[in-house]
Amino acid sequence: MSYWLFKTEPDDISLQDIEKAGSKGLRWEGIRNYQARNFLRDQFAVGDEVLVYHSRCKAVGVVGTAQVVASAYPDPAQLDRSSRYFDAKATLDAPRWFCVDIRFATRFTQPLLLSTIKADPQLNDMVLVKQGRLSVQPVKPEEWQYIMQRYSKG
DNA sequence: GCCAACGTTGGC
DNA sequence: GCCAACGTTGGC
Repeated sequence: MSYWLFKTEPDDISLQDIEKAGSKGLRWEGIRNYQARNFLRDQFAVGDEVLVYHSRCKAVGVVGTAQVVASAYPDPAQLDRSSRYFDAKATLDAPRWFCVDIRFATRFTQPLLLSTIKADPQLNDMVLVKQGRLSVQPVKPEEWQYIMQRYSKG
């Protein structure tokens, strides 16, 4: 049982889109970074919990949580020529990229802003702060618990 | 939309 | 296998 953070641009996929997908969940596709891929492929398990973080928008920060409902499988988009996530170097036998399915769990009463995370000594050691460009990243259990307690209810 | 930071590619 | 050029991420 692990904790994670997913970045997403809400103009593309938002927490609301995850919520709309319902209990069957939403495929988290299009991850095209090796470090993120390795986390997905090697460490994700059904039941893991995910902070959903909105990037490149007005209110940058964590807006809610989701839960993993399917562990890693090859991302079908890598073989789909019509997809923006198509990868000519990937094959059915040797897939390069993996995805998981998640479903909506909770929405924070107000977003936990990046500026707040950076200003909070309990959180400013998060991977999010340390390593700028990583769209799938681990969250420490103590960070998760602190965020839920301190920030999820506004 | 700008641009700094950083991951990836490819020539050598 | 180095590293310059290139492309992308993501805060602002």
